[in-house]
Amino acid sequence: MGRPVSIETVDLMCILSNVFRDVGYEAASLAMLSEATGLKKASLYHRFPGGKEQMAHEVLSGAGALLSENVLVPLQGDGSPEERVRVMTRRLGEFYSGGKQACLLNLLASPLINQGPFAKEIKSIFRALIDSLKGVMIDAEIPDKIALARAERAVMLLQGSLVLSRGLGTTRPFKECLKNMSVELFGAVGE
Amino acid sequence: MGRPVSIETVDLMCILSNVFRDVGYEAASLAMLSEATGLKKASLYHRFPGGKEQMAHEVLSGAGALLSENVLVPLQGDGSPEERVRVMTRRLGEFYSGGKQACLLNLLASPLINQGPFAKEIKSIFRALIDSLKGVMIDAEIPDKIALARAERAVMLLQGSLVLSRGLGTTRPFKECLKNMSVELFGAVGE
DNA sequence: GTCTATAGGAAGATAGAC
DNA sequence: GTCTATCTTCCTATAGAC
Repeated sequence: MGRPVSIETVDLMCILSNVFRDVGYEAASLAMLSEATGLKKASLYHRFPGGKEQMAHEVLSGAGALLSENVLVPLQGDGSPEERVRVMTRRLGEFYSGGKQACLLNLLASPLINQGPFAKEIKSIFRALIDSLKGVMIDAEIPDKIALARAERAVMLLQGSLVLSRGLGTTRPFKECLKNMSVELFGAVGE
Repeated sequence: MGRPVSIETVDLMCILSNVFRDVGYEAASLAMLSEATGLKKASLYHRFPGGKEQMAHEVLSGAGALLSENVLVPLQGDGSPEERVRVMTRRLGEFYSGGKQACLLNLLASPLINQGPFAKEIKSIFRALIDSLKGVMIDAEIPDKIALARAERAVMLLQGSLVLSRGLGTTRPFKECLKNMSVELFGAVGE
């Protein structure tokens, strides 16, 4: 065994992320973040001099990287477009804990359009997701314009299913959304 | 002219609603609500002894009533199903200020499923909306099961389009969602 | 790099005058 | 019914010891 180490950065970011996803940005107090991570407030400020906003920024970019790794890369990977989408939906299910967790992109977005400290980063993540979905449809020889429209629709359905799941108090809408994803994208049952 | 009157309850609720929709529930402080309404904090507590939570409850039930009046009733009204949906989409556009304002149902919902003080009311509003959409499709002789699935999908698209509009910084997704609503519901272009 | 302690202010909420 | 003034609690953020 090596020297006793303080909390790993990866774990730390994961815990912070979960707090933000469980209560939202505004309701996530430093006291809460401190208790969840086991680090006192002053220690959090040592790692994140910018306070809560910096934490959320780093959590968000971490989530973007995770999405890229687990969702976007598989979409561009090997296998048929249908297979790639199947991988994606599985990963999305994990990403959102089967629909039990809300989406950071929704939680960190300002209610008012084009506002808030995270607007720029959120936009670029949405753009990347739409672009990857469009790409997999292009590979399936779906015309450019239709591919874009369906990609945007898929993202809307994904986000909407998470909202509706929370609204109805059941993860069913999210799960069905994932199940139908292939049809939504390719216009026919995948396999 | 009658006696000088204090702020009308209708206007008051409208202002409170706008604050909640502009910044979200947690970020809406009593100081903010006080300044927006022109009523001092103590006066707000006189009208809403339960404080911010009661305000949000009343705003939410007001929004539910408004939705019922402006969206659900037209859906059950006269005219062909297609016409009724056209009325609905127009009203939805106004309701969400063309996509510039977020949805209270999303903002007041707890990030965690089945939690928070507004979960019950939010659920019943979503249920009513889905039910009305289903009804108009039944009138269009769409089978029960398909009607339900499409109704839920329409609500997902609506909510998702609002999320995506905020995410991309443009109301275009919301506007296109409304434009496509008829096709989503009836499976063909309405007129 | 983590801690205790605390500053300084904003939060929700109430008392009591008018 | 609205106000001023105030209370208490919680918040973000920092100072400084170890």
